Amino acid sequence: MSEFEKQSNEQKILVAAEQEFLTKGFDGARTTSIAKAAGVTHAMLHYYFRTKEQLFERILDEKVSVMSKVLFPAWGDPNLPFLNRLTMIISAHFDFLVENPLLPRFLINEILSRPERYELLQSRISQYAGAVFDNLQTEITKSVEKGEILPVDGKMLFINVMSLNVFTFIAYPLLETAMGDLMADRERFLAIRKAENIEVIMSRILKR
Amino acid sequence: MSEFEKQSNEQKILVAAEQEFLTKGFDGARTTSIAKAAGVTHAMLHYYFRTKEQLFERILDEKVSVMSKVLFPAWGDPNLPFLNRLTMIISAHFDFLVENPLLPRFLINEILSRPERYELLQSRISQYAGAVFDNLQTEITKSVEKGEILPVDGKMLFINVMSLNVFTFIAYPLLETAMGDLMADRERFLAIRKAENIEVIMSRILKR
DNA sequence: ATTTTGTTTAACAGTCTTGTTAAACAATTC
DNA sequence: GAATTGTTTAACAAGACTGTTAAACAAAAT
Repeated sequence: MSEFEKQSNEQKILVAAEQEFLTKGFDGARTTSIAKAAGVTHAMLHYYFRTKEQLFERILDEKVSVMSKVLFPAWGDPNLPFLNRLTMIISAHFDFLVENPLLPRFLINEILSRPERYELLQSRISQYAGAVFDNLQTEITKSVEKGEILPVDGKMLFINVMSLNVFTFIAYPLLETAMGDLMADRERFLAIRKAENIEVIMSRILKR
Repeated sequence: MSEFEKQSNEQKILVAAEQEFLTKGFDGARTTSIAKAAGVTHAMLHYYFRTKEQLFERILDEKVSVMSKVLFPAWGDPNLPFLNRLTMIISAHFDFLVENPLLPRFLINEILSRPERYELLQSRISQYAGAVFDNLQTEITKSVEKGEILPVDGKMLFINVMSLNVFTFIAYPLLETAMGDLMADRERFLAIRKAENIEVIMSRILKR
């Protein structure tokens, strides 16, 4: 048994599991369905991952990790002007969501539905979160002092950005249903949304 | 058997089902669990509602209906100035979510997870949606002509409002985890959020 | 009082789903 | 090449869950 094929089976299961869990959630996912999609018997799936729960946690953990790894570094170069940095992180966050459109709904659902999973998130973000918020507030204060922007609470600004960026993807199919014409061209719609989100945030903080 | 108690059983099942479906979703919900919470045997549940699917659809339908009924009228008095009307609908929408905090996640999940349910939403909103968007755009145009606001696309503005209001409730427990202190007092946090959302929308459209 | 109608219970059937196991098989090591 | 280790298959066990049914029971109608 070659090393390639050994990995390949595990990999095929992981790929199929990711698809299944992201689209159907833990409760909706079926290990038999995952095994079938991966082209292995369902006994194989249990051989590699023991239980559905363990397989799920592997996926969830990877996804939380991906999110943290991509988003915290996106906070960008501390030497750039605040407004540039802010624009860049909104943009980076939005682009990340374009590449991972199913992720927000998955994380919100699967973490919220089981309070015991809160700590997974807590442990992954609390190390960064405090520092990020502190840094954000410091930057805001400095920028306010320079007379560039209005005083705002960093956490509120953060929630604003998250709301605008994330909602687009969580509700995408609903929006498509409600306003078909506007969204006929996905690429175009997303480009407009991204620009709009940046515009909204800038309007909120720029001096009038 | 009195009319009261007859209704009471059906009612108890509906109340328990609403709780179960809203917190766990269709896949996570268990008819035995609903029956237990309602204090009836699970055969009773099937006697009244035949299948889990039918019971679920009763709840889903009622929730979609509640949302439509509350939100479209909230569009308010056409004689008021546009900015007042807009403020009022953002506020009414937010207040509605305070009373129904589980609803957005439920609707997004359960409708999105089964494309065959799109048409339920479609049929419920399409009759209003077109008219609402037309009216909104007309009002915007008039207000722009009066020199009150900047020109914006009505649908984009609509998405902005939805994003800001809905996200707060979809992600509430996650936000609590990430920024505990700010959210210690729920009432206070929600009041601040509501004001912030109105402020964000106003900043976006008011002339500078 | 008897029949009819509607409600409730308890037991059960059938299916789906997760997880296990024994045995076959392949690869690697000694 | 024999033994050991790891992989795969097929069959099965156990339980959970939905949904059914027959019979008991209660209420209302005749």
